Amino acid sequence: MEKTISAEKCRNSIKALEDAMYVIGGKWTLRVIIALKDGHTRFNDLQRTIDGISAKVLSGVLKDLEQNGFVRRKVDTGIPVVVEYELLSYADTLQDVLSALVLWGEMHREKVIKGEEELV
Amino acid sequence: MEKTISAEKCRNSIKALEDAMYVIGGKWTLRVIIALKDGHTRFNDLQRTIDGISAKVLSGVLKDLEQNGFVRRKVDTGIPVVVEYELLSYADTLQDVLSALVLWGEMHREKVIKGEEELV
DNA sequence: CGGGATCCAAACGGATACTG
DNA sequence: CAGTATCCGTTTGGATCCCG
Repeated sequence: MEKTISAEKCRNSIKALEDAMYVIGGKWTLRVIIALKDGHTRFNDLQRTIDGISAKVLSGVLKDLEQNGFVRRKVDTGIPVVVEYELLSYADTLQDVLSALVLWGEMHREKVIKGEEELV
Repeated sequence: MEKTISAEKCRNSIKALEDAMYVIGGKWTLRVIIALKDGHTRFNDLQRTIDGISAKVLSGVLKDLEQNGFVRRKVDTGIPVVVEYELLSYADTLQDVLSALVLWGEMHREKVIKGEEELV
């Protein structure tokens, strides 16, 4: 019986993991969030900031982010029209994920560098 | 000057983040690691365990994991030949990333469910 | 059992042009 | 500026067969 419960917990964790990866695991998703966090709110500004992203892809990512509650698309219908992407507070919930990933990435890089040195 | 340093730190964080996502951000990577953690060591066992993965993809993921130091491919050349994938201790370094992702995934799911209820 | 080789359809994504 | 539409090469990945 214990085993069943534990196995179900495991399955739930996997499901949660998949959910998380589905939402934020895209190639550009976190990059866009960080750029928004960094204060870049306009479409072309974002594209200039995020090296290598195309307009089509950026457009898609922003739509996903909007749908997932990370971002609000704010349109100021003046002249000229100004569109801004505003990062919502829900994005803050990613803080732990982000820092864990950054920390691990830094650690992994050091390991890779050391591994390369040993090959010399 | 302060600004330059901070901007560089930010760029480094982004690079670390990209490194991390490059290594573990694949659609199946973490799933395979978890299955290995769960004690599944054989190729076909892994494929049966990880729902939806094809042999080709699993093969590719395992090679990547091996190259990144997560896994060791152990071949017992007896009769019959037995191939086992052994999870190395380096995989433990992912613990924080994993739990952060699981936690966030669970939280996000609850939010999504609540959001749907409001639409009723 | 543990894969590699091949074929093929679908998805991805870049470049360019175009629109309001 | 903020995108969308179209075209089109590249990549991905499933299905299947095959081999040691």
